[in-house]
Amino acid sequence: MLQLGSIRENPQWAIEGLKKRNFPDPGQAIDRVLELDRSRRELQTESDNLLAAANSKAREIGQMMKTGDKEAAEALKQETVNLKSRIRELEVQLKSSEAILLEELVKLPNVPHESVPPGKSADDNEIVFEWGDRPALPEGALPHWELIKKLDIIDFELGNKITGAGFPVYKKKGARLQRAMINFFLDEAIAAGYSEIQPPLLVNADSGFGTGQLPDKEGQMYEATADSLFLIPTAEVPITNLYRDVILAEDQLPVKNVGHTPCFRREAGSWGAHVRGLNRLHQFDKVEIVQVQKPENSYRALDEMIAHVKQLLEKLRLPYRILRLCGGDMGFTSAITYDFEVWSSAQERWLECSSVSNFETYQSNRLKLRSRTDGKTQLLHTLNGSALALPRIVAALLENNQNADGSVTIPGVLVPYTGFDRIN
RNA sequence: AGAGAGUUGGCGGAGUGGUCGAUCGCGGCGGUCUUGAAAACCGUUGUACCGCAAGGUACCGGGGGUUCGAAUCCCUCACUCUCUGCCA
Repeated sequence: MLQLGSIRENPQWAIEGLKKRNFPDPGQAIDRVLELDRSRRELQTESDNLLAAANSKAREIGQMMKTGDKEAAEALKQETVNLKSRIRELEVQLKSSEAILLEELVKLPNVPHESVPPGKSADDNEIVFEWGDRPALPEGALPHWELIKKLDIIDFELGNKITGAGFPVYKKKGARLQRAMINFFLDEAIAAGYSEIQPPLLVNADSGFGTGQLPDKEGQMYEATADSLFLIPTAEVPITNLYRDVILAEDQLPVKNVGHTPCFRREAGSWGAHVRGLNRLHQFDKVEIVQVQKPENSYRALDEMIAHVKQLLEKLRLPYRILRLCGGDMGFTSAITYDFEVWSSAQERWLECSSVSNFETYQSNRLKLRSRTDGKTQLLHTLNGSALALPRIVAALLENNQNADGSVTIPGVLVPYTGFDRIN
């Protein structure tokens, strides 16, 4: 969430930021937060003063009891009766005031970075980079959902049977390819200085709040209601929450973690031809990189993460482009997001396969993730990016690399991991 | 899952109703001493909020309660450990 102090110091900054996101009536929202903040502080001042008075009376009574002056003590006790009831009243008011303020604050999305273009939808995103030539496909080339059937490497029917739509079963060379890619991505990240994490796949509500999935977006996650836990929609949630309520020392920074996890997304209401095959699933595998950085270094880290993802796609020889998301298309918690899209040549469309974001202090403010410098604490910046999400890479790879005889060629970098150079 | 014991500051560990944000030890930081280092000695060392400041308030696993006053008593939840059971 946004820092109250920043809003107080520069309300215009917040209003302009929300405008860029097409947030409805930003001026009113900010005014409301500022007003709630002001009244909360008033309540606290009054409450603190009364508590101070009560504390000093209690101390006096303590003294009197010690010296045996029971009468004076009793008299003083009487004096505290009114004070106490007023304190209770204020306590209730203060708590509710804090709760309402938090509720409102949490409704505000992050303020976009100055380089984020304005815009309403995905149509307004900026294409900032493009790499690779779109392959010319052989006669009779197939979309990936036909290929996987023919090659018998991914089975949606079986997934339907044991779970439901969107839960494919990977088989034989399909399973092997998937595992190979995970290992390749992990090894690349480790070589780039990331430290491997295997986090839990279920998280509690506090974690959901910390990274911004909760409140309000619980509908996107599967929930294990009996235990009040959520299946992770991305490794970002557990890996970033590792640092919830943590004050890092200078020498622990920067934090660079990588983790492979399955991701679970309900994706309610998504239907139609564009979600066929591997295009959109309820469960998929992803390798995620996460960084925690000092504010002055976070944009350099963002560039480094982008370079890392670029390099992965280039090693796989997959044509891709990079988009800078516009204010209207960015995620709620992000200050800036670059999406990577891979070219799926049989479908003849771009498929999002990575999203790299800097959240600045938006998450760390919720997480209470800070560092200490010269005795002072400071909120850190959190960043993350997919490196990479598997299914759409698999889809593009199968389509782009299909041969006239119906086989699929495996890119050279993966062969040491797959143990085969062709699926047929 | 059943029975019992716990949860205190970075760590260890006191504290069972009165000035305790918390004795002490270790660790960290600063200093004295030393050519340098170690040892020794002295000092310092949690977080958040309110306040221009002085200062104040809150926090001893979470929440609630009793009391003029709670780390200390009561209720409740969570977690940890030990034993028994079950199990990859």
